[in-house]
Amino acid sequence: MYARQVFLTVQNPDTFIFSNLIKSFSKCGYPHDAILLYQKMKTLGLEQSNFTFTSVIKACADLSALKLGRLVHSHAIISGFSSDLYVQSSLVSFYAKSGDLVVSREVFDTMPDRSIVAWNAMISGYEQNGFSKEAIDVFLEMRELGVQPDSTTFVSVLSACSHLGALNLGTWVQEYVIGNGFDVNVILGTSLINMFSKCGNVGRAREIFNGMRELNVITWTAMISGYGMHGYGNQAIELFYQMKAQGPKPNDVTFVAVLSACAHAGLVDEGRKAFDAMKKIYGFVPRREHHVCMVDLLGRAGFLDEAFQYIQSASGKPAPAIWTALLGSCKMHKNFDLGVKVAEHLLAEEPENPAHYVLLSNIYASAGRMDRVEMVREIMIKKGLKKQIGYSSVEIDHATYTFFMGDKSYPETTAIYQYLDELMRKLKNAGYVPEPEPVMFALEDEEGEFALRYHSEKLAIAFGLMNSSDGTTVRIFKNLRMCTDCHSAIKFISVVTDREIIVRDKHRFHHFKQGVCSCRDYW
DNA sequence: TTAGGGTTAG
Repeated sequence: MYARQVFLTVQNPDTFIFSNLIKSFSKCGYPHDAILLYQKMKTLGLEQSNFTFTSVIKACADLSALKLGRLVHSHAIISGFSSDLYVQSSLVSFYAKSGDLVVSREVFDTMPDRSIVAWNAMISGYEQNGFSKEAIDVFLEMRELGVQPDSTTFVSVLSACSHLGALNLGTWVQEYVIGNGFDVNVILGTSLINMFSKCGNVGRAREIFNGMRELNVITWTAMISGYGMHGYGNQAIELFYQMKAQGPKPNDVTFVAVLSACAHAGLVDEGRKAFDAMKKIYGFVPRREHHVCMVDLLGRAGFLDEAFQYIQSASGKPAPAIWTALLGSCKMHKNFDLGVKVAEHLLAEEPENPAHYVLLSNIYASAGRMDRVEMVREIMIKKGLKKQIGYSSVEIDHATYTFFMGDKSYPETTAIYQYLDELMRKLKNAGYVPEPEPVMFALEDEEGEFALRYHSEKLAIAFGLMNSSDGTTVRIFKNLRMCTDCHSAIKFISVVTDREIIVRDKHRFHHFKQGVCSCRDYW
């Protein structure tokens, strides 16, 4: 690095030069060098400035070096810079990036003056640690205090909307951005694309994509990924070809998006082609994500043996995620023998993951081996493992309503259940037959249907239908995957109510319209 | 000279 060489020639470097160099290292992705230089500065007995601290704290943030950062924080206090606006902002960001949100918030709360950067650091801090709701709460607090957001604020807020499926807030952000004459730069534009895709409106995402004056590899990848998660494999591939012809060079993440799009749409040949091109033409070494996609691509399409061979031929020990992908395919194709074999690998690797037991149990049940179902259940009880609790949510106006299975916590409970019972009657008249998913805890038939009827997504849909006008689309967000019965029931619901219903489950979107799902039952 | 932002599998 040029700066380093220049530095070495300088006699008696002072605080200004040190700070500048630390900043350069920190900015250019050499956090270790920045920290070494800071330590050198201390041994030389040079004074630090607020410029020194912001840069070195940023370097600690980049490394998530919590202990070291705490030490630097204490130096800043001793040197009297702990109430400096810039230093405090960098500390808010540092603690959040190192996973200590409590201290991050403490620093934020004690700031007498908060710049927009400090607000943004707090919002993105929550968001990047998975606290999307809290991120939005801080944003709302900021609005209440009359602080003007900038484009960085919106990027984090949009990211939170994507995670929560909060389409209404996301749409408000877009309107605000346009209405207030914000420049939609490439980062903000990409965030909008991502938000609309992940909130179920991929068409709107494409409109933004088309309207952007600058598109980089991340923008293209976000759009391809958007098509993929909606099951629009052909559009994803088409865009990928367009990217190759006139866009930036794809990166390895682009290939994850392409392969996943192919897997979800059953485009096996296209997927194989892309995977070969990735290795041979673009020179990327496949990572775990690519392997998972390939196993998923082959497995979903029914090439289970080939998928198994693929895993065995790959170098090194396969990651649990790769076995999980194959196990999912075994369940989908009801391949009992292979499923058990795969589950053995998986349970040896991750004996405490309840999802694996549930999947294995379902495979046993679909093969009619209820004795084995019982055995798996006993293991789970012995190990104290519990199924992850499923929930579904629906946005009505600007509020989000979340439902659990058999949820009776709402004041409208009686009406919701009456509406749902009536709906189920109509469904049955239209030809719907409940198909109990082989569930973990063997239930009697009637009980089984009872439980199915009140799955969280059905409650959320009922509530959504009751509280929206005819002809509008109902959007549901579910934290787990749908069961086959709900999938079938929602197809019928789209017919008898003449509504479009969009469900985002753990992995992808399902668009139900006139009795058909966009996934073509390939999921 | 300082602090804050976008894409990825199951």
